[in-house]
Amino acid sequence: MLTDRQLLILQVIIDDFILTAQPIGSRSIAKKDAVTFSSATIRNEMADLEEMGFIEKTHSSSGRVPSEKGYRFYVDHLLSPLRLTSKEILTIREAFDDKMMEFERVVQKSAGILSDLTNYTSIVLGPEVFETKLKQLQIVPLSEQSAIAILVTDTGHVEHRAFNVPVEIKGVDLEKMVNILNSRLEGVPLVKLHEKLYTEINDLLKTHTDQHEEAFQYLRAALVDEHPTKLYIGGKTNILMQPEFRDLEKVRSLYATIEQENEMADLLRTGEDGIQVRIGQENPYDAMQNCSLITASYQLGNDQYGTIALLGPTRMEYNRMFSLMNVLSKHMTNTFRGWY
Amino acid sequence: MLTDRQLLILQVIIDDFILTAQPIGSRSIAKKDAVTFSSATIRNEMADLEEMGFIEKTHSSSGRVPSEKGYRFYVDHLLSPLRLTSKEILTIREAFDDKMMEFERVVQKSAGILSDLTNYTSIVLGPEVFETKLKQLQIVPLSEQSAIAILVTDTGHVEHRAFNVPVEIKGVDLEKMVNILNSRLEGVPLVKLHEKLYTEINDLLKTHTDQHEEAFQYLRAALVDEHPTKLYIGGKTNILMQPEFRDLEKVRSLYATIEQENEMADLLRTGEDGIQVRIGQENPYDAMQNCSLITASYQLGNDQYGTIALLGPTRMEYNRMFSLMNVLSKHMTNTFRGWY
DNA sequence: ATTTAGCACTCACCATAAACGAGTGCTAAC
DNA sequence: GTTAGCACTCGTTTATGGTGAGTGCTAAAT
Repeated sequence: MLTDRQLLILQVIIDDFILTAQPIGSRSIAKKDAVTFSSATIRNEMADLEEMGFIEKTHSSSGRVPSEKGYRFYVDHLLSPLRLTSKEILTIREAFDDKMMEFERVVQKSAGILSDLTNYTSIVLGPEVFETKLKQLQIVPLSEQSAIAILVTDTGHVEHRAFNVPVEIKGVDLEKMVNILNSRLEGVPLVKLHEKLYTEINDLLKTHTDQHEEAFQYLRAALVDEHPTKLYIGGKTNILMQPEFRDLEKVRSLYATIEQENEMADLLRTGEDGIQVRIGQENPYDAMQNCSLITASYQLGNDQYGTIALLGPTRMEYNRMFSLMNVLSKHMTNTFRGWY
Repeated sequence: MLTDRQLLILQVIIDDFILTAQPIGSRSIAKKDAVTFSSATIRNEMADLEEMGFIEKTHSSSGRVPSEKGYRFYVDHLLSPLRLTSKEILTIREAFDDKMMEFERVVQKSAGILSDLTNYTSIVLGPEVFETKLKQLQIVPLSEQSAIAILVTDTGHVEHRAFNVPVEIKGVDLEKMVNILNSRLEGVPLVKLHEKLYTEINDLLKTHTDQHEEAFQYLRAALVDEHPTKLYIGGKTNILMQPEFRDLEKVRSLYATIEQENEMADLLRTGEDGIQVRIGQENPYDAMQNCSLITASYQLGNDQYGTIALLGPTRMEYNRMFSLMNVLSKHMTNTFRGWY
């Protein structure tokens, strides 16, 4: 177990290092007001802390730097909640002031704010789009041979897809079919759409002529495509400003990792409720060795959850990040509350 | 005027420099097969070329580097058309193989291909969205208090906007109103929508009760919002791989410039037909001093034009870029042909 | 039994200097 | 007009020594 003095020293080291990104020496610790003992004592304690694995040296005669274990301990036990500045609070409040009604807009804006306020990179994951249900289907004919299928979900999400209309098919037929589909498919989860379409197709074919089949094929192709889980990334280039990413090779490999949308989505999805931190090696990807990933969940409607995440160097202002993400995810949840 | 020998030397210098990013010395030129004269002769010629402003030294005893004037001359007179590799052609063809019906998709994909094939940053500007005309307006009620307004243009572009429905307004009324609006507004250019709505509103108010006004206000707010000219950027981080952008400060300021969507859109819009190059100082922004911007136009329908652009260091493989953008813009135009 | 002062030692960092070499310009010979 | 030869320039690399922030250890002080 750590003594109070060791806790204090560890805290000072990490707080300082987060601020300066420089190894912390015993003398600079001794200068702090809260520290009443001498640098020699601190050196002894630091040697112990190092032995226990909380801090490291960059070379044999350097100051100390937090290890990942140190950060982990810091996040778990030493984190003093930080009050946001009124400016920060104001920024967030203002952003949510003007009534945004679309999910995309809210998420986009949230990602933007988060990356702006933190100078890190923010990633927001929407809720499982598969869970959402079809609200309405619409076809807008553009010309004789082309039309747009528009799909609206109960969450207000809109997808659209243009498709070719075979010449044999008349607009009226198309309209009729859309009406039938709408009456049968409203409330069907998107993930079941494909299956449902296949079972319904039989009914349709029975009651209508065969030319419907072809139109149906087109429609199906247009609708059942992919519904990718979208990632919203903000402040991608903020990473460049972090001194730990001077090495362009690191930046490049990190970008490559982030851009694998599916992998990143999986990574974010695993989060439970509340705020989660993954530090350095706790992240599954090599490129994220020097990074910490903070995730928080927000609620959309009654039973859908999305994730908002922040990616930065392990040397992060954890307490500020926690407060910010806390406030922001609450704002998001609030905004979404009562939408559906 | 330049002699043949000077032309040859200039060509070799620029070709080589584009490849290596290193200053070119007289000896390395003399080693080329096409060069029959000695390094001393080359030195004399280079002194002349420098005096004429086509090449520069980085310091008094360094090899030569193309000046902007040199690049300009190269692009205007020395560009040997390059045949694309079959791999490149294949990549492009495959991308356009699967039938894409949406403008966004095509543009997105084109930007992606271009940046992948070139390792530069691609920017695609859509045609003036203001020119497009309203095709149809649709309202999809989500709940008692909310609905989504969907706007479809004659180019197949879809925009949507959620809005609150005041409780006093019934769904039927809303529907009626949409019908009226649709009958009056089909074919109206988006840019005129705002104005038109104001003139039409009187008619509506005359023939209907006052509760329509409120709904109308909401609808108007939902529809007439901004229709920003969207920029599609691909391979933004490719810039990092160029040796001339080792300096992070430059990268940052370049990013800042690119992200000013309106300014960039204006920059791209000025292009005439065909392929245009702006080299270094010819670009209006400081951050683009070391950059070249190649723009090509594509056609959308009969009278609308968009721009596809490539941003890289002045030291660009111009001939390959020309070929690529030529092929790509043709593919885009082809894809769009007959859509509208 | 802690704590602390003192000291030798380490090592990154920073200048300064020397050696190197790729390149030039100029001159004189071809 | 062309080219070989050579002195000269200057960025780059390597070597060298000094500086200072930092450590660990020991012995004295509390």
